Amino acid sequence: MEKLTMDELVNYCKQYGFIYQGSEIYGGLANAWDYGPLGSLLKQNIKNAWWKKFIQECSYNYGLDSAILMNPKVWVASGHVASFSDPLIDCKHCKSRFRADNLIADATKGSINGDGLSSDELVELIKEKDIKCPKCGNKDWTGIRKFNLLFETYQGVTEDAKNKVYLRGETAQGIFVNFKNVERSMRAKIPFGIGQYGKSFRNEITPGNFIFRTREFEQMELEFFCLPGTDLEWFGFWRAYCLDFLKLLGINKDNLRFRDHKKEELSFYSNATTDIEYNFPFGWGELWGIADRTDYDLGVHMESSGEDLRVINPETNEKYLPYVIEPSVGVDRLLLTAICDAYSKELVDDEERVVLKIKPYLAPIKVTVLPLIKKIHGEKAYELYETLTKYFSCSYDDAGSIGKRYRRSDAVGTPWTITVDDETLNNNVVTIRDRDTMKQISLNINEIKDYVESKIVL
RNA sequence: GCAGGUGUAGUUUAAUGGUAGAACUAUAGCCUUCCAAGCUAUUAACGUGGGUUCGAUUCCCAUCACCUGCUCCA
Repeated sequence: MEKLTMDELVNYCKQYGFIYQGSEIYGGLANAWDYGPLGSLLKQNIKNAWWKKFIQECSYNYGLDSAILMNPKVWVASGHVASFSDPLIDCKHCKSRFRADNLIADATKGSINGDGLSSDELVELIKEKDIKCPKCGNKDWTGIRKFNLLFETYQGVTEDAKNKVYLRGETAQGIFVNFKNVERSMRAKIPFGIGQYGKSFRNEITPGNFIFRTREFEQMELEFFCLPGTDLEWFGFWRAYCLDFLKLLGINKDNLRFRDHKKEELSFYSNATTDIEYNFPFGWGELWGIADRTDYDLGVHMESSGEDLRVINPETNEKYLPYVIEPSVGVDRLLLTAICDAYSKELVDDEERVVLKIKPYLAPIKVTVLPLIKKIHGEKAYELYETLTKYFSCSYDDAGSIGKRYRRSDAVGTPWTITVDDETLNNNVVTIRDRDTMKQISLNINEIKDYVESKIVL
């Protein structure tokens, strides 16, 4: 099969009810996408899979669901308000845009680090060092514009600065501020983790690539707290755990790779960072970031809030601040990955068959029930459909030829189609067909539930 | 945000300064006993707002959205 293009993917997602453009009837809103009936099911399945593997089945970890709106001091302390904005500068001549701090670092071959300087200082430095545009060689710069990546809103009815709050830029901060709560209430002992999924918001300068980068997105983040010194060990553990999880979801390992950040690329507080990347139609892109953040986050919140966030080491009776390992993945990106990886086309008798070969656990619809002949088997089939919906998501389809209904079911990744025929009316036996192999077997009507349920366990 | 490109039914597309034709899909019915069969009927489009014009889907302007780069990141 030739490589899937983004256009084809977007079209597929729309056609089959996975993803629509946001506010479409009003001409859309930049980079807003809505999940349709099948997309929302798939998304929910992905979140459930994560929760199952990272919280439910992992005795170290606890779940959380923290608020999107937080005390603004949280974001000041975390550094998001100050540095979560990029100082951008444009060349007036060739219209290229650069990050001012990177521009200085490049021009001075790294001898001057622009980090932490104010806009004025950066402009001054660019003038002083006589820095030219790397593209066209001119020195005709605009001023620096900062784009704060945090969305702002106001709590209360008046729009004044006192009531300004931010929509969270990541879910992680909700975990850090609840670290002590969870430790106490769950009697949690280091090492332990706290995970949650939920919406985050960032005013990205350049979103794009469908749902790969959007301004409103959903993350699944785990903050795993451990004894300093054991952090690199745990980092390796979670690095492998995340990859195993992706394989469990059926993602082809040839489309996955690790990208370890080099020393100079690391944040000043990080001991190690790895990205798991996926080979999207538009190229390799980051899917999962796994970072050793040391005690940076708890440290800044301890200092800023004045609350003692340290824990006691039972062996030495000394207080210390745990280190944290953060595996953080975007739900939307994982969904995009799952669809890209499962989407396939094959020829059956010279006819193209679109099949979403997705793991049954993730499949939006588990079973489609079909009457072989609507008039004869329709009633019995609908009855069966209604019974099965009590256990898993099903659909019922009686429109068109049987082959057409198989194809429709294949295209949305439904693993099994169940056909009700005369055998069912007479002997309670149905034909169950497998999406991938197109093979059929006969099954007693009472065995369907167990058959399907045994195969949709993750 | 900047530069370039694109915009006609759900999708793919045709034609045109006098408001649009098709294919696939979809819906309803007939037929049909297991892999997109056939027949009948039906729904459905010029992204939005201005301007020029007697008249604009077509020409002009603006805007919105998408795509490709710059950049960034979960």
